[in-house]
Amino acid sequence: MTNAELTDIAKRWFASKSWTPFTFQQEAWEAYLSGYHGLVNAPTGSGKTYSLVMPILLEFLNEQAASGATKKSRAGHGLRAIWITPIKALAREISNSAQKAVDGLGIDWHVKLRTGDTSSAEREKMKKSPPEFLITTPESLQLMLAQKGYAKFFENLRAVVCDEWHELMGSKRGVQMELALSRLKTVCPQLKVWGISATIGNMDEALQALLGSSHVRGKYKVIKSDIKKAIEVESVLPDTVEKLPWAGHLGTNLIDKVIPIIKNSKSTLIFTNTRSFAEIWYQRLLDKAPELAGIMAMHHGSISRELRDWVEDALHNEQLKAVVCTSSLDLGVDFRPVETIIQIGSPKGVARFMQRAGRSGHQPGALSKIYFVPTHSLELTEAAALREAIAIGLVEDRIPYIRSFDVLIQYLVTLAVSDGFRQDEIYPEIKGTFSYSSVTDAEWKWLLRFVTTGGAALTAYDEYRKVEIEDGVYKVKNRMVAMRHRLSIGTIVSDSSLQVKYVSGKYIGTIEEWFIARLSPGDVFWFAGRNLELVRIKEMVVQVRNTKKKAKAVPSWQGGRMPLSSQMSVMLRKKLHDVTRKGEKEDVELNFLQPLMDLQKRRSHLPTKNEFLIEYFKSREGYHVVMYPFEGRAVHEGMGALLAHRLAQITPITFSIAMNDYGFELLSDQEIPIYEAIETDVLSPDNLWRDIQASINSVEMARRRFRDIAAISGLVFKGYPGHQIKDRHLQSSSQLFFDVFNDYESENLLLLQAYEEVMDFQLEEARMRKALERINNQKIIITEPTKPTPFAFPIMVDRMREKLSSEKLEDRVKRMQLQFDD
DNA sequence: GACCTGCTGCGGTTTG
Repeated sequence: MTNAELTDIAKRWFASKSWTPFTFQQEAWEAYLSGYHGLVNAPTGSGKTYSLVMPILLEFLNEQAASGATKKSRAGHGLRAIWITPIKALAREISNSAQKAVDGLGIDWHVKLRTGDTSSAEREKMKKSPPEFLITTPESLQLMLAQKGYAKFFENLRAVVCDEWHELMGSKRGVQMELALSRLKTVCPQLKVWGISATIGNMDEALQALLGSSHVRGKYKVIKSDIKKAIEVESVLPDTVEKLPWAGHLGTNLIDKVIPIIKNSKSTLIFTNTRSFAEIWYQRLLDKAPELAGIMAMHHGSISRELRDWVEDALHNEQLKAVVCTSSLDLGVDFRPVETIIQIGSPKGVARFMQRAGRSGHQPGALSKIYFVPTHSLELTEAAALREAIAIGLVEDRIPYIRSFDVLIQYLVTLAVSDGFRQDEIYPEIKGTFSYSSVTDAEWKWLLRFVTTGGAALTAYDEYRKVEIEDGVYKVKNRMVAMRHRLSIGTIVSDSSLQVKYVSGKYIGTIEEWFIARLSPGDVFWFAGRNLELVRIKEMVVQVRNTKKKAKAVPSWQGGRMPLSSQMSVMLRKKLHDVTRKGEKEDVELNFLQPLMDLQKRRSHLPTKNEFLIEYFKSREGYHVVMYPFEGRAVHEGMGALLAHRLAQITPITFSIAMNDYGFELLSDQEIPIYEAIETDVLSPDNLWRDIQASINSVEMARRRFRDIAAISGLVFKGYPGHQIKDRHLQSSSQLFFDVFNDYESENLLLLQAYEEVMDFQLEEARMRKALERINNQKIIITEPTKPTPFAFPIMVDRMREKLSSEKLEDRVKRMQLQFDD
């Protein structure tokens, strides 16, 4: 059978199901069947699964036909294809699609799932007779590499597909995949590697990371789907601009405008940026619109899986009219689309916003509509920025992790746990990955020494001699070491938290210790949309009961910061430039904000794209310098520290530093020599690395970062399932290692990695450098406003928020706002 | 009573 004939079969099959394959699917089939590796670029809901499931099955049909095989007895073909998904729920869904395709084409294959939920009996069965089609996660794949005789298990493998590759590649889970693939490519030379990815800014890099340097030798193709998605962005506006606060993040003062949107729609998802806000919004919506009780639900990552599943099912069955949620609902799972999407506050990134918008109008070609609810005035410019970014197709890059030695160490021990490895065989495989292509011979030797002896600092301790060398084979012989290692596979290090359960034992979700520590038995808090009374805390379990009493607290969780993406920064600056142009603007938001912008202009200045604004003023609090790079919090954090450091070189002076996504403020009780500083190039990118190191407490930041590195590399053991080691304990033992390395083995690669990660991810050094270069080419405008400006206000409020109790803050904000009328 | 910044994901006690 030729490829054309085969694709014909598939097309007929599609026709009988009354679906039409898209052009991109047919392209993918043909490329796959002609022996290419590649990447399919298609959005969720486009039937992207079939673009690769079909040719994998057809290839098998072709082979059967070529060998003259007739219908054989079931199975026994060995493992033929592995499908990797980042999420278990998605794995279930893929498994259904794959099963349908297998049945539809009448192919004699088993389709099986292998995740952490798979029973050990089932796993044993799979080891003995592998399914032909296996759907699994990166972690489970690594666990399979930790099995004895894995090479035999994988020997018939023809294809590995990495679904949602854009999700994986920007994390250490992606690196795990790169490593697994490097091994599988050797074990099965005829292996084809494919990825499926949503659109990202750096598609080429996505392909390189997936295929490694072997893509230079092999045949590869990028298949782009022809499906266009129309997205309409509508901002929810108050009646007048004065109704919007200048600062804040919650946005509930627009709740009366949000309720009609929910009521007029059959189904609505309301996305908030934090779990805490989801709780608050849910509560406020119920207060304002009690008729939503029973048809509205909430969904976030700290609510138990069981409750979340219920919500997802109810949404699917159209029993719910609205769900308040966090990103827990924007990941890959393709439930039935909803009619309306509402985004509360800035989504911080174009891709995230588009992903959420895409939850509505799911059919190809349908319009997706998303409402943007600003939480403070200036945030409205982000709506305009998002709209244009979508229009011109500007989406974020996903930066692949490189040189993550913690992941590599874990992988080497994994191989040593199963069949052992020869270093001269594995080294070239490692070098062939995107992530580790720059590893040097000396670094490789260090890694081998580390897994066998614990390295220079730990040589004296037997515990860290995990791997032994026997006839040139690196092997783990100690059963305890092997078991603990299998228990620790993975790169997600979660914070330990307390379980919240009813006294009866029913599990509701998790909460952080510091929050519950503020409460006493009898106190009432609001969680998972319920009023819960704290009964007692017993062995890491918070026992609660339902109550009618009013809650006095809403939990919050300490998650990652999400700075404004650089693509958003670019568009935001463009929109602010647009504001400076005369006449009616294209974006309603900008016209709406015009009075506020005029005020900013009167009190200070509105910078054009060629200008950089600095405000210098004195208040009761002291002397303020505020700068507006619009580069996101992370960059401003570093830039603020950098500037404080360089100013202190001119004159002895100390500052308190505050920042948000738009700018940062230095506050001092003495006059700040800002004019002199600008003269002396205080914003120069020269000596950036050196000055940053001198200005921030990089040791402390790296030490904190080291917690995850220590856990992933296996230096610290996270505990047995159900008996997690306490967070504080994990933190302190990893700090111990950090300090030992810092003092006695400064060339330790894990230690160096911690410092690198601080620069790359915490401070976004590369982005800061670019920003400084840009600023150096801009005209610097220093104004001395006599009253706080709309630009400065939110930064100042955020600073006070950290220091003052909320009551005092409110007074303060009122007093400041009084000064605004001029 | 108003005020709240800080997301998501997986894995797991057993072996010749």
